[in-house]
Amino acid sequence: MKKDYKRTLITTALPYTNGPVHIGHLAGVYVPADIYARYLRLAGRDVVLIGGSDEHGVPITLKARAEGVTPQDIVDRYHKIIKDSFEGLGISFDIYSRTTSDIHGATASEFFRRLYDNDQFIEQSSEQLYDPEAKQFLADRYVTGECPHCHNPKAYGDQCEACGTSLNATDLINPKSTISGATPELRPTRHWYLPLDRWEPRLREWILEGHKEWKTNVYGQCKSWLDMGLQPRAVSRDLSWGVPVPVEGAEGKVLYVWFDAPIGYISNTKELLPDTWEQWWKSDDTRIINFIGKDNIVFHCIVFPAMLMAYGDNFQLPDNVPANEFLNLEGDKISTSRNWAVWLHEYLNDFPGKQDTLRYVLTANAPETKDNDFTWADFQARNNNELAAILGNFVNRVFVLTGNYFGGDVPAAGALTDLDRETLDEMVRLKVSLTENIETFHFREALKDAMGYARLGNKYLQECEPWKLWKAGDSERVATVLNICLQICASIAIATEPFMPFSSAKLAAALGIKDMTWNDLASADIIPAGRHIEKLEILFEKIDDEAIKAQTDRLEEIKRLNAVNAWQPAPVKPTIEMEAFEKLDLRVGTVLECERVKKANKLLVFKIDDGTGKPRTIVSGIAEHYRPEQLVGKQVIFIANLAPAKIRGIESQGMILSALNADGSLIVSAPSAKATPGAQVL
RNA sequence: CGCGGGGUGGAGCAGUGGUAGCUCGUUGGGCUCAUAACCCAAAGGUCGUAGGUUCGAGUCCUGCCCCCGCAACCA
Repeated sequence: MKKDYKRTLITTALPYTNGPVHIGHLAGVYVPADIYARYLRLAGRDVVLIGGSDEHGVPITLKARAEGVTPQDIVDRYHKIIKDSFEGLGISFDIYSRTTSDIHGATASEFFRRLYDNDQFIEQSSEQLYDPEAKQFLADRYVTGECPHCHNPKAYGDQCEACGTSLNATDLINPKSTISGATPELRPTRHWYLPLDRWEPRLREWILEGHKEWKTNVYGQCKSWLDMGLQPRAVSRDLSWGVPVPVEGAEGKVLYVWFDAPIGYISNTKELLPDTWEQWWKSDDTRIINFIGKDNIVFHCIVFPAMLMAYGDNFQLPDNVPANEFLNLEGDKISTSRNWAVWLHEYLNDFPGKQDTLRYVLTANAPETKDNDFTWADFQARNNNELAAILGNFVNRVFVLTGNYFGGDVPAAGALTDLDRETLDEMVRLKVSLTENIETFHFREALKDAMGYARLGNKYLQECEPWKLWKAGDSERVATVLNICLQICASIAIATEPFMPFSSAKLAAALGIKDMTWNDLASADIIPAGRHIEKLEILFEKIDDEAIKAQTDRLEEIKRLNAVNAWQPAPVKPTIEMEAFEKLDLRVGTVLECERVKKANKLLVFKIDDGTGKPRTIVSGIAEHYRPEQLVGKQVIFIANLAPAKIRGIESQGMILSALNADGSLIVSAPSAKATPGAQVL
């Protein structure tokens, strides 16, 4: 583990270009990878951070079809949004490329061809469902039909969600393609499979024996897969969108995306470093780290390593795969299709200049050991109570004091007291802890250590009370205290750089620090006495309630829209005979009085003119949708011969008819023009 | 019984056998240089649940409940 590596190659899961990136992607992969890469650079180590878009696969072709554009149009659109927004957040990719690049096509193609030529694949023919209208083979997920077990008519080709049985698409009764609605037919097709089972002993030894230090979620999942026994996996698909299978007679077949995408790490490195890329992949003194989300564990720990083993040529396996769990948003899981997400490009637009706040919140609450929840209230609290109050405020105090007492010139430190020495020692302890935490991928703890410098500074300042010393005329002591405070500020600039590069840069510039290095962290002489420091703008503005409310309102609106979109008319009840209907007596009535029922939040009590001359009392559960005064004088349709019922002690003599809308709102029924009270509705 | 991860003070999280911690919030006090920020102190937990092992269990074992992920290409 403590092997002396010469260089570190960091990869980040390739985001799929059927939508923009959201906070879940960031918290799980890109922010931690960026923290790690920035730290290594500061520590003077050789490092590259590799990223890129994953642009092939069925979902993109479907989205293109739905919008009437080409798949290339789709990926061009999202690649740009994703690339720009990563840049906006300061994710320091050395390269952010894409799997539609020529160099990737050539690399993936060559990779496949070498495995093919070395007999690393098994070739198998099978019958698969084919959609004759869409002219493509269908993955199981894209077929629906009747479940052979429970006869749920909407079972998917892989599983029936009603009875939980897992299915094959060919088991379904009356199968339909979800793409075109056509009835699929069975057609023979031929594919190449990577026999993972061949690599099982080596994988077992490499992971289970060699990497016990991996995170428990990663190690556990790998162990589970290995213990279950590995199966060959198809590496090709019948599809037109992707890297063509480079074999004679394989027209209309492309590399399966999971085979295609990880090779993107290699091709992107090649694009970045055309001459030296091989030493980043094939040299023993290279260390490879894959940052991914928990859904990608088996691909990166089992499948991709098996591919690299099959390729040979001394390709290095990852040294660690620090997979994170998932981030939820306001209690619900993030979903691209349901638009339940905070999109990075929108965030950058809504909160200009606040990249570091998002980076901070996502790191402080990173789902390192279990799924966590992002809430806007927490976002605001962390910005206002931690970044602004503790970090920003400390730095500001020091700059103001230095300006007030020394005209902005860094004072020289005199003799040190015990407290000074303890404080300087504590800075070193923080550095040790911070370094250890970053190197073991405990970024949440590491961030706490970095913030520890600001906490330490506030405490030190409070205990020294230089404002009192100044009044007492002890300017020499004030000079020492402020010198130490300024050194703490310098350490803050260094310690926070991996986490909050924008603020760190502002602070470093104001302190006149040119080349920050991790080595300088916790030093007592980063800033020389006599240097004039510039005024510092406020590092972290408070975020007010309105900005937060705008975000939560937006989410509520999305929730409402989702409910509307998901709405389907209730199934029609079984047919009844005419005589059954004739038993029902529907009438028009005019609302004479209407008021709320006390101690009930849903009930209104009505007095209705039903033409008899004697008002009829009806209780109706619509108080959440109407205010009583809205209904007085209006006409409604009610059931006149319903058996009376006591509701909250009031006898209700009938029932007012209402329509229930998709969004849960309610509309009371009424005749389209004035009708005679008591008129029958037929 | 498919497999993996998780369920710890009001909120978010650490903690794998030996007096239950951290950040925020809350309450009380202090300070006034500062973005009404900062500092100190206190209150608050039968560690999902029921059993078991042990001198001793949040930590090990067994059953059950709940949440998330994987197999369904969604970090």
